[in-house]
Amino acid sequence: MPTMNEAQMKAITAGDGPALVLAGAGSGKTRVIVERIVWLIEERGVDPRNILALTFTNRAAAEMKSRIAARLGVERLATWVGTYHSFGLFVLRREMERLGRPKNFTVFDDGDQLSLMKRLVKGLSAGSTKVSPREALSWISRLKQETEEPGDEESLNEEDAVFRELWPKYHHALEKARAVDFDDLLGLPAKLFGEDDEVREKYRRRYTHILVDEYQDTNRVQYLIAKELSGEGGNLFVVGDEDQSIYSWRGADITNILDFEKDFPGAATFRLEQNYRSTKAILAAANAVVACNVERLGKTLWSDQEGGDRVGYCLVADGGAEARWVVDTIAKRGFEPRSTAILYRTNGQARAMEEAFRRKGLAYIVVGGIKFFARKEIKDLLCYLRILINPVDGESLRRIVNIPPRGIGGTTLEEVNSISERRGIPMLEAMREMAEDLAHSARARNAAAAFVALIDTLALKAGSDSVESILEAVLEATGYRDYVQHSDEKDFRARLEVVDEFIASCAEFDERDEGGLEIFLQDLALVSDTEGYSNETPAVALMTCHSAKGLEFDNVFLIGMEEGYLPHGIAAESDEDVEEERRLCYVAMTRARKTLLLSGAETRVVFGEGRDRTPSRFIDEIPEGQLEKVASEEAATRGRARPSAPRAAEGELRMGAKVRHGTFGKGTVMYTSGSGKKLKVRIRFDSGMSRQFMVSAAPLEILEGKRK
DNA sequence: GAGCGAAACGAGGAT
DNA sequence: CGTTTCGCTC
Repeated sequence: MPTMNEAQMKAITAGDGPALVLAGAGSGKTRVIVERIVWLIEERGVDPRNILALTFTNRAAAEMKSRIAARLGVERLATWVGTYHSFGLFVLRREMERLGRPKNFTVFDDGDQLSLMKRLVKGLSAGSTKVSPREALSWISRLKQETEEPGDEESLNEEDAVFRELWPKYHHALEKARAVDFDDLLGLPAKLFGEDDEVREKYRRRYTHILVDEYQDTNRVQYLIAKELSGEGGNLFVVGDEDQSIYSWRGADITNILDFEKDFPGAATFRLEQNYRSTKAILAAANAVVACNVERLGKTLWSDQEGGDRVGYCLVADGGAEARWVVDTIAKRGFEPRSTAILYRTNGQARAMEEAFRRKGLAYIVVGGIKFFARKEIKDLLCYLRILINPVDGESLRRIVNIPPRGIGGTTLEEVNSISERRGIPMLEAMREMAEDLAHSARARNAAAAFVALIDTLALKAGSDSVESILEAVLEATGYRDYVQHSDEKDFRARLEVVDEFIASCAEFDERDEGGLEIFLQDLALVSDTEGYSNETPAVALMTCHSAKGLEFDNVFLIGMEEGYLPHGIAAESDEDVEEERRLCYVAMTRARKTLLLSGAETRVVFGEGRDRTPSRFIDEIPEGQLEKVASEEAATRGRARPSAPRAAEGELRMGAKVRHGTFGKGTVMYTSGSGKKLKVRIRFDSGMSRQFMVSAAPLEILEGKRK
């Protein structure tokens, strides 16, 4: 990849004081941060430990880390490079006691927040307006990210009144469980830096140089953290692109980047408008779309990469046809899987794609979506582990107190809750009292006593052992494996597999980190599922447009170019929201290096029924000369018999082919039987086990041995 | 309190 | 269409 010239790079990276780099898509903005850090260390002699680099995703942090380390030629980097949230957690662990709270707090992820809020909404008085727990959470979260608290002004909106009623209940529950949510990870440190001079000075001395990536995505709290730490005229170096601001729904405040020069007087501003990633054809189309936005500073990216195809657009019959068109095109044009991506607006769109990939026997990987640690089995076990570290975490207790079933149902639990509220003691202690109190039934007392004894026994282990062995003890003492095995006949193997995977990740943590269970649990809340993916993965990547930010691919399919998806239906009403959808479209389009193919369907099954669809307005915004209408083969031969997809798979799944099964791992095809939809294969797995599968139903991925 | 089948309900993006 | 909640019976 061509890069910006030395002189230009020097001008940007060699400097003191605050600086803003407005860097367009594909202009090499990560490199700017890397070079600035290298310059600080090598030319300025800044101690690497005094530098703090903040990103938004772990993936971006990992990439930045390895690039800096490579440039410096060191094995271990002393510079703190990580996400804003992990930095917040890092600060909280050290300073929690200053806030008058113990260190063994629980970090609640979105799932924890949701179940808590569901309960609170249910508990509202009967006359209250019905509100959705999700909306209540985002209302609260928005205020917290803007560092505000609900005021007492008379609100005209009934919903807001309910949200305001939920606010103290929610925070009381968090405090009672000794838990913090995602927003607290930033909000509490920001509060400390703002109010405690001693703490602020300590961190200012420690981090003399601060760098922020994707500055357009920062919210108010993140802005405050950067400002407090960098101090007057401090060394704050931020990089961002207002055209790629796609996280306003998460609290990102675009004025942070727009007002940077005002907030940090004397700031140097640089603009990077040359794109080194995409062809002229792709960039022209993407520019045309984003140029339709009114609210922008207006910068025009250019590329000197001639050649390449015009951007393609294929209008297909329905969702199934779209998926087949994608996989057929990949096969026909010989796109290399590792440098090909399918991007979509909503996670639900992945399903049809996955099916098409499986049928075709093409390797794919879905990035993001349902998180591994959010799966039921993992969540159950996590909640056990949390209680061992933080025995007052009643929210986690609620989840697992009757898993596996041990005779503590809703009625008993409510009784425990009322003891807990009445006496002002944690749930676990309430259960201890219940077990002793003859006023309760013998059945309830015995069940409560057994649970308390179970937790007490496990808690003894939790202090000293490795995470893996504590987890094994939990599995053993609770009989969790038996529970999984007997609770659901159908997919218990896959679920046991999930448990084993979790054990493996605990063991991995034990090897890597000395922190023990407390650290393990707190870190886990910040782990996202997109981290496992890199461009090295030999598979076509399927992900949302949001997840694709920061990545690039030779070939990009942007599917579902229809009103309702992109722009999303929920955003259609406000111009502001449509502009963000347009930026999202721009982000997705500019992921492509060589080929960009768009698609949309005429009809699609939504909510169980077929509906007519309208092509996205963003398609119309691309000048006609820059868009090539392509027809799917299917449309061209419509009416004629189409060779069925399983036949294609049959040819590829011949004897000796190496495959990977979603549950059992790698194996070799021993023989095939049947044909078409009934095609069966017997596979011997590397573990020695052999099994037979229906190709049409099994999660098989062909690794090698495809038809020559 | 547990287990089952029926009914109702719910899909935006994610650190 | 897939998942969660409801409501009944044991």
